[in-house]
Amino acid sequence: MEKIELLLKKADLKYTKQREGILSVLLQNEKQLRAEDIYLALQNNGKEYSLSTIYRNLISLEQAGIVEKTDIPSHNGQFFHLKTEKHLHQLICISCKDTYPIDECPLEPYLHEIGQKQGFQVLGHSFEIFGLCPHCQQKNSERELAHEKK
Amino acid sequence: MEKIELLLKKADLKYTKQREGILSVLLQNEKQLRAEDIYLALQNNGKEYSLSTIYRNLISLEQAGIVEKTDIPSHNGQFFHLKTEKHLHQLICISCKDTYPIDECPLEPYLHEIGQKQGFQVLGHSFEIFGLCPHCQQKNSERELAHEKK
DNA sequence: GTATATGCAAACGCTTTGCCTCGTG
DNA sequence: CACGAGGCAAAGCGTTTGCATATAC
Repeated sequence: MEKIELLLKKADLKYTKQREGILSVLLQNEKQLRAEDIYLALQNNGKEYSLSTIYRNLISLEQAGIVEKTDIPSHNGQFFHLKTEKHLHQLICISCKDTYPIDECPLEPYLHEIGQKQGFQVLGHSFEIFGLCPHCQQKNSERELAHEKK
Repeated sequence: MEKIELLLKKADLKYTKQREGILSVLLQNEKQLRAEDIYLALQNNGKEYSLSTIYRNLISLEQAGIVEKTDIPSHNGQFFHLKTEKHLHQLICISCKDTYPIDECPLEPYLHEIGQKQGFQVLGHSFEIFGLCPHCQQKNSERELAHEKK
């Protein structure tokens, strides 16, 4: 509750119900969200705010260092999450498109090493794993079973 | 010359002057190119093809495994380059779009581990490093010097 | 009271699509 | 000669912007 107030004060941003809503959605969600996901989540709570407001605030919050923006290759568009929790990477189910965060990055030591070796100034990286989540694995094997019975 | 013919035959795609042009631009360029870059390169050679043709062919070529598509964070849009067998991963310069192959994948052991831990059937992964190549680092520091002198 | 946020609609850039014609195999 | 490929223009999508109004401080 007051956490949001603090975040906004820290960022020198006025407290509005729209920002309160956006941040509370981000706080409740470990996943990467698109602007529209946030818009819909708020709508489901009876809060009808303009999409452009969502976008503008995500930009402000990003500039304030509160929110982080990611481009997820293979999905289009921008994804946002609170910067404090760092789910840098994820498992992505190619069937249901759900994402499962990975809380640590196995690459940190490697990035340094390869950068030095090639004289490259490393600024960022992307890393995703594709596959089937437990749920879709089960659905798949059920479907295969059904096929075999024919 | 005939390399292009072979690539298209392998992919079961008809030989057209448009495809010849697109592939020759990609062959001459180690860089990541946007569809429009290819369009302009061809135009500079007096070859005026429709942008939608470029897009459609890049999609076909990607599906045929000849071309690879990448999203470069902090730039919008899609970037394309020829896919070569051994360049699984790469360093990508966000300034000049040049790419530097990484010959080994540091993730293999990790993929197994994380898949097991989360009950996820791992089918693939993507991994790219973004930053500044040696050349662009130099250009940047020169520009900063010039600014300081003002 | 003043600066900042909001909503709306329109513009945006990049990409995709429909439809009809053209050219390769 | 059939079917895939091309061109053009229009639509699509996610995102941004201009402008007038409303709101926090």
